[in-house]
Amino acid sequence: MPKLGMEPIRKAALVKATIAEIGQAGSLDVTVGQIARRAGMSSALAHHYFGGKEAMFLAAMRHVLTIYAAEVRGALILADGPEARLNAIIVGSFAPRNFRREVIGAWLNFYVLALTVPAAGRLLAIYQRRLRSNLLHCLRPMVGARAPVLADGLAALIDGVYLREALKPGAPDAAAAVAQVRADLAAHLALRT
Amino acid sequence: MPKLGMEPIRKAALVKATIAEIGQAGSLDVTVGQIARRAGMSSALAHHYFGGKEAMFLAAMRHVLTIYAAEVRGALILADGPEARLNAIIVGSFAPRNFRREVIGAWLNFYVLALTVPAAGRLLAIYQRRLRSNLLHCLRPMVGARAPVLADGLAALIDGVYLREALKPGAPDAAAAVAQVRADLAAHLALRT
DNA sequence: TTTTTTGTTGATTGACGAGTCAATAAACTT
DNA sequence: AAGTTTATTGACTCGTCAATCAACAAAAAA
Repeated sequence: MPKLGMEPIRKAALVKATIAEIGQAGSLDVTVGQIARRAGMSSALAHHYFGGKEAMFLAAMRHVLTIYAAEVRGALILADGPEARLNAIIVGSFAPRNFRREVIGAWLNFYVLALTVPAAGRLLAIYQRRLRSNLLHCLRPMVGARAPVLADGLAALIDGVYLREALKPGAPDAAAAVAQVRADLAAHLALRT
Repeated sequence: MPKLGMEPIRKAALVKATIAEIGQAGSLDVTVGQIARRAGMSSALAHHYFGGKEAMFLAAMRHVLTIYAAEVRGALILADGPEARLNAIIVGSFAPRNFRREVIGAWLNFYVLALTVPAAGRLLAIYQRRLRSNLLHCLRPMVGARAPVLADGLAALIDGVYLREALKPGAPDAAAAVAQVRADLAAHLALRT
């Protein structure tokens, strides 16, 4: 009973299932069959729509990154002034939509994927550049010449906090993560010059 | 031509080859055959000595962590006073022996392994606890009650810097990494109480 | 010198998984 | 009504790889 216009629905379901499966397994070693089953279809159909496993992984990664970007962008529009914008970036980075067990696990695995698959590397590079640029933009009027180093530091710290959260058992604690980054930022801002 | 006492030699060669292979491939998806070939023996022999692939991975991980710990410990004995000890930990963390392309790549992959293999998780937890405890010990007399948060932040930052280095193309820059962490630390220390 | 221990490998097994294909069916087009 | 496009899957191919085995070699122990 083929209803038409299934393609976007099935693709979305597969992307979601890919993230969930990778996140839950904690590994890229998930079979197309597993993903397809979770998305409620045959593995053949998954191949039909995506052409291959790698394309599915890339789509999933793109999705995670897109959600993240949207989250930050959404927080940014409401923010007025450098301090508020900086805060928005931090809060957005740990927004509940991204900062969930499965997504964090998938995130870490995508980092590893970027080591092997050039397209994945490019995706990640875009995210990193955007984050850095966002931070820099806020920091420049606040700390001047110290902005670049601070931006790099904050970006690394955010990644590090994600990493630690991925390994820690139990539910992720977004509030603690935000507090951690804020504390670091506060120390730098308290410095004169 | 079986010379006796091969076991430790072959095991060491396999561990080294495992790290190199994972680091170079950027993935845990390396075959026992590849590792064994790099170590100059048959895959059957690798199985003979380690019993299985997972055991080889764990031994490799243990080795990386051991080298790291030795590096930090070595730097610590020469250090006198909290500030110097803190500095030793940072410098030791980015010592050339660990902070090399292949090793960093392997490191990241071991983090992912820890998500799947409980024994790997335990190994990593030990490293994390030790790092935190080392940092805390130095920081307590320097910043008092702020020590715990600062220690967590520094630990996360170090991991984050590693992560970024793993993804960045080109040779790792230990000096820049150290400077990055030091800059963060300096900001926190400049704060009164 | 016979036996045991240690070292070593080529060949094989057995499982699993990505990707393809042929076939079926329901919708849309002409 | 005939033809085309879209949806869908079970079955199959083909390759890969971890793990095992049987066999051989040499040193050490008996």
